[in-house]
Amino acid sequence: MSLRHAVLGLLSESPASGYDLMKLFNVSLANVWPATQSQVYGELGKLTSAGLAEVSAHGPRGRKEYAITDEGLAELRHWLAEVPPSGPHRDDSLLRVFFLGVLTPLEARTFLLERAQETARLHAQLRRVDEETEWDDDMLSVYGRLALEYGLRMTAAQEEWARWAAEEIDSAKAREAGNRVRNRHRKTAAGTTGDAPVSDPGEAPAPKE
Amino acid sequence: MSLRHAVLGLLSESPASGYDLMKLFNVSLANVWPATQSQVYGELGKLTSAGLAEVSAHGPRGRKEYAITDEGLAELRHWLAEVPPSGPHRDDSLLRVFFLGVLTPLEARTFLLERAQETARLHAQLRRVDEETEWDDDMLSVYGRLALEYGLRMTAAQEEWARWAAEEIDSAKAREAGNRVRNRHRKTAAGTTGDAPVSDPGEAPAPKE
DNA sequence: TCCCGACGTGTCAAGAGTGGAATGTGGGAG
DNA sequence: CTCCCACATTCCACTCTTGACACGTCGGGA
Repeated sequence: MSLRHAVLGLLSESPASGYDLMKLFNVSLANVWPATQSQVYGELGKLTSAGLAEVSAHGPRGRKEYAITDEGLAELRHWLAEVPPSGPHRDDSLLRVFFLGVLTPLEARTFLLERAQETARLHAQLRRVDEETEWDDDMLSVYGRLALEYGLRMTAAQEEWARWAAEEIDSAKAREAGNRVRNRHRKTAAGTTGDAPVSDPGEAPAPKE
Repeated sequence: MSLRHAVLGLLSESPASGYDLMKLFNVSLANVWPATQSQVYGELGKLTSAGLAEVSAHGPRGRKEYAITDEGLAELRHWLAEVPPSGPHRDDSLLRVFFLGVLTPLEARTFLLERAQETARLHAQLRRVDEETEWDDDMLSVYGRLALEYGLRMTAAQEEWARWAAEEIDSAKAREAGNRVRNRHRKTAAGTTGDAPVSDPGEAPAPKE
């Protein structure tokens, strides 16, 4: 339900056409809230119907420039200040981590190290943006820099985690090898370790909204 | 497209009914890949049609227990090892950061500190899970612990960032106040500093995949 | 005995999001 | 002057996700 607010937010900075908005999405929100043409134009229509935006000017090729209305600005403010952000969402990469057990430890390790490299690449890219931008004291600079710093910290933490996790697999493998040896030695006792129905959930107990 | 793989992953550990899977989703994948009944049952149907899973047993109340097939396991492995994870996704909270400029600095600061508290809460919760769980050396424990540690690190970094950002707003506000004073003092010179059309996009230039 | 709560399956409508394609106009490079 | 590209909008068909609703059955406690 937040595409609406992304559009309102961009309109709050300056009026724009659907085409303009697409460009803005691609350069500024691409990593945070990607959107497609169909979505943006559709949303502009809905926004206009709802009275949150209006056509403020007509241009050359059927261009319609949209501007945010007072009502729209109020909605944006309300969303920002009073609507609680939704919790953590789907994470493709993390989902894989849960099932890494179906791969060999070596493959799992490779996967994690690839993740680390990928995140490092992203981190470096953000660093470049940070360095190449002149940061003013105006609103956009202050908050844009905040968002960038967020990306910087998250990618750094992710890379560290991935490297740590790769090592962790190595040591688990080592430990298990040790166990195997130990088990072989007491093989006479109760068969295999028993198929205790592996039921450990392993991850956070659904915060239940 | 990954719900399919989440289901396959769970089935790879042990056969289960749709009902069982729902429980598994709620306790183990809730924070990583939430799913609803309709989705799970629907996916089981598709999986069966596609030959990636099959009904392995019938139980009391029309219960159908599904098991992963060799083909399904191959698909799961392929996904894990060879399909590149998709990049960063939509982030509600971060989107707001971009538009924090429409609020007063005070409101923005409050928003960030609330975020910090919320993340801290989540972090503490994960810590509890970590402490209350006995970690073995089996697959599930090793990889579950990896995922948990990921959550731990991300929430910690997020909280730190939010607190840092709140302070940052304070100092920007202070700097701006300073500028205002300075401007007032050289008001005799070339009028106001001029309304240079604030156009800095502010954030990362779409990595383009 | 009866009835409730857990088990268990299924369908539907509506809203997001994806990806592509059709259509047309205006201005500037050559 | 012409042609091409950037500008600009709109529609479509599809999948994914959400949230409800509808249905039926087994087991055990009052």
